[in-house]
Amino acid sequence: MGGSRGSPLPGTPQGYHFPEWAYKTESSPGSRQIQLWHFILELLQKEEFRHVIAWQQGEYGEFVIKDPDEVARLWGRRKCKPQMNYDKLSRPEKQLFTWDLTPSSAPPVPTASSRFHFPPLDSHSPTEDAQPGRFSGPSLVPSNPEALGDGGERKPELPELEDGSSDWRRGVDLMASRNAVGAGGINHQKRKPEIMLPLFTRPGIYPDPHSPFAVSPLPGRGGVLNVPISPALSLTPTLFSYSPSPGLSPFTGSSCFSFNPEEMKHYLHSQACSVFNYHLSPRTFPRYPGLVVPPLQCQMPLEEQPQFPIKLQPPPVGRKNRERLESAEESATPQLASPPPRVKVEPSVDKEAEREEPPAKGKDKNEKEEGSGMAAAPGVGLEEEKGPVFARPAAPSWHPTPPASSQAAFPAEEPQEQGESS
DNA sequence: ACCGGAATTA
DNA sequence: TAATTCCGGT
Repeated sequence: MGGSRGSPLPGTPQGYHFPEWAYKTESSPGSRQIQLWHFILELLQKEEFRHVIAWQQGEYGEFVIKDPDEVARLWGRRKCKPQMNYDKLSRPEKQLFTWDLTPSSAPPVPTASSRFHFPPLDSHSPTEDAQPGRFSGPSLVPSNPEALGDGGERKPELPELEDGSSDWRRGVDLMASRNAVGAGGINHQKRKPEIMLPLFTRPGIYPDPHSPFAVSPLPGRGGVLNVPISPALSLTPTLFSYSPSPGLSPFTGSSCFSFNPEEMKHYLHSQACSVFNYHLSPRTFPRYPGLVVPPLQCQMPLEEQPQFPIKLQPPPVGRKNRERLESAEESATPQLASPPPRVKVEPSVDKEAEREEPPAKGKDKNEKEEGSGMAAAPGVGLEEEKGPVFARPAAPSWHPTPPASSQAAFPAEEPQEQGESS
């Protein structure tokens, strides 16, 4: 897709053209499968996965994948692809996070530290344009991987569960092989670089740097909500084909988005639909003052997903052989002038290719933080309440988080997923 | 080990 | 279309 669509979203400042995926809806109602980027967002919205993937605290719209392997695993569960690896997952993901802005001014080029940077919509940032063609680390994304907290890498138990499908949660294989995980509070030497995906660079102006959804009810400046939202989110039309039009505040001179409360409300509503679409527990849905989530017509059978996704895939068959007719014909490349993706992923971890969680597996799963709290609560998605969805103490610095302590710090009482015992 | 392309598939 | 998978290059 080198050629980005020429359809700028309404309200797109500077006439930026966002990636195609940003325009399309999450997925066709009942048709398309869940999109990877949506899945990522789901994880981001769940605290249960904060150990795997979470919003970066310093920067809004920036999230880090602490456990690429785990993310891949979860994704594999979701798609019933036991063989899913981060390598596989990263393929689409890379593209996913590849922006193809029309102006080619500031592509999200990851720095050496494996970070994705989504250039702020503000194209006139002096610092932004520092290096055309390459991501210019404004100030948020220096090329210091270590600055990130690789020093605080904790890999606690695997929170797994997740997603309203409530099917693949049974696995709970967790990463037993994870070994110590920071029991000493110090990451081993080289675990896996956390991937940082700064969506928007906005140096601390938002009180709650956890999720774009975790917006505080308090109005931003000028009575508008300063709700930084990731491009994917903000640009997701959703069922209502509503696309929030973040307007840059001329005053700030920076990439500060201002949403009207009303629009935001609408937007959140759309998000609610998404939640339902993907069987997300309402708890994940951010609360918004005055936000009412009317009966969404997008509800779908929750039991849609297979109870036992275990699918034995045929041997690799070695593919169809790429030796097709090769011949000399290939000299001509069909695709021409296709700007290659400029984003690179760095994470990578391949750890072990442990199998998924076959139902027959007698192996005991490691303990998970959620432990035995789940199961039951068949009310898929009836959970509401939960005030502090994202309300997390949020220590100023999350890296130094004590390994074990962090676990206990968060009550793992989310019965969201019912064990669904057949 | 990571990155990326490309063919295959749902 | 997007995702999955394979495979080669660096």
